[in-house]
Amino acid sequence: MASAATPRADRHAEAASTRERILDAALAAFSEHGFDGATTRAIATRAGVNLGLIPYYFEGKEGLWREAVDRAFGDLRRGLADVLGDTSAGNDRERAALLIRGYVRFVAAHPEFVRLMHEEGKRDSRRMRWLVDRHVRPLFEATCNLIEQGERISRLPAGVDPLHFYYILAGSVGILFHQAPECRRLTGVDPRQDVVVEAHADALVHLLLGNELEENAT
Amino acid sequence: MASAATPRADRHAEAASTRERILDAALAAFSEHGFDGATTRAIATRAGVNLGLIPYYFEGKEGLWREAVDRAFGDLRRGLADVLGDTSAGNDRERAALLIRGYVRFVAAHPEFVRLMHEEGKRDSRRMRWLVDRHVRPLFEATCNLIEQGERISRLPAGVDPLHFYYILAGSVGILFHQAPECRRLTGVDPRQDVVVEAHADALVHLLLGNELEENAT
DNA sequence: GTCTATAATTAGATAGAC
DNA sequence: GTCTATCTAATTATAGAC
Repeated sequence: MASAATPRADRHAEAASTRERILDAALAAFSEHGFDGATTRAIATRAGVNLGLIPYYFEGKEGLWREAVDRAFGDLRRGLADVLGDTSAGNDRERAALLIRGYVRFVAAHPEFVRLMHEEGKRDSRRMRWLVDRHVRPLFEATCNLIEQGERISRLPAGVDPLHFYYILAGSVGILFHQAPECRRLTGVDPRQDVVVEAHADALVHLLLGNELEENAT
Repeated sequence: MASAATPRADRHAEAASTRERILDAALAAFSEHGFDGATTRAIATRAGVNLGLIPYYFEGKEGLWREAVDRAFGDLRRGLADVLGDTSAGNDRERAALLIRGYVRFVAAHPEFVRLMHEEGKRDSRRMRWLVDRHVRPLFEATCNLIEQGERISRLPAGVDPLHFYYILAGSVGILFHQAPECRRLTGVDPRQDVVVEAHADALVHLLLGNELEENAT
């Protein structure tokens, strides 16, 4: 935007804000339309900046995509930080329930996260390998640790490969919000409403952890 | 392909097979790359036919997409016909378990089905509305009927909006196979192997229906 | 650092020969 | 019915002015 008339040295601040606005627009566009469906023109327009600034700042479309993904995972870490750091909860089951609820609320507030993941995970590609190696594997391993710790309290029989639990959790939480526009047309209900989000979290906690009374029923 | 030299009237058969080959290639391409990512050139090449035959037979790319989706839902109906028609199973729980297993096996064998659905359901578009109105709503309503019938036997508390169960089922079954390439890189395991498919079905039946001993525990 | 203007590529669609 | 050749539009990337 304004550059020639600025006093001298909040050029840095302006450039940073330009960069951020491009990243915001890119994250929205990539998650909604996929990598191929999102155009750099639409991203530049949405960010209110010139098309040429995208290769200038990000070394092309794919570099922009990588930084947008980094940002999405940063959002996830920030969004789960408080619920992960909270050790005040009573027993194991309550902590697990808190974690599930926290993830449901995060995805409801950030459907773009799960849309990015599902867009890339469905085919083998350079982007998929980068995404798995850089972001998904650490997330998967952390989740597996939690699953093994929680095996006594979850309703999943012990000894089952944690990948099943991981994908059941990812899918059953994510798809409702991934498919929010479909759900709206299908049912008339916007799944991102608070009441729906909480009902989904309730249903999942019930299914995955059982109710309080039957703890360790399996 | 051969056309001038053919005797006279298996032109119909040839044309039908050309049409079918294009549809096969289109279903694979659309599900793997999405509508924007799939190119008509790639589809024509994969089908071994000329590019011009796509607008000729299908009135353009979007018409081709619609017929490919029709075919995918035809596959679903055929794939579930036997398990839906089977009334020989003993009790309600066993029939529900059979249905869940049948759907898991279908998606494992036809990941393109769930990829098409997830590609379009994530944003509002003409294609999404067509898909929901023509195919998803009937499927949703049939599923809701089964859910209400099965409410006594499922582990979901009664009175919860069936949309939660529908999306939990769709997501927890679908994502493992939707993300098969990711899963392979992440875990080294191909989720489409028989043992993995059956383990996933086992885990889901256990979580959604409970084990036999605690039937109606809720 | 941001813009305008444009190059180079690729997309889907079509005209016309056979 | 199927092919070759081509058209128009839209894509990403870049050169160069300011």
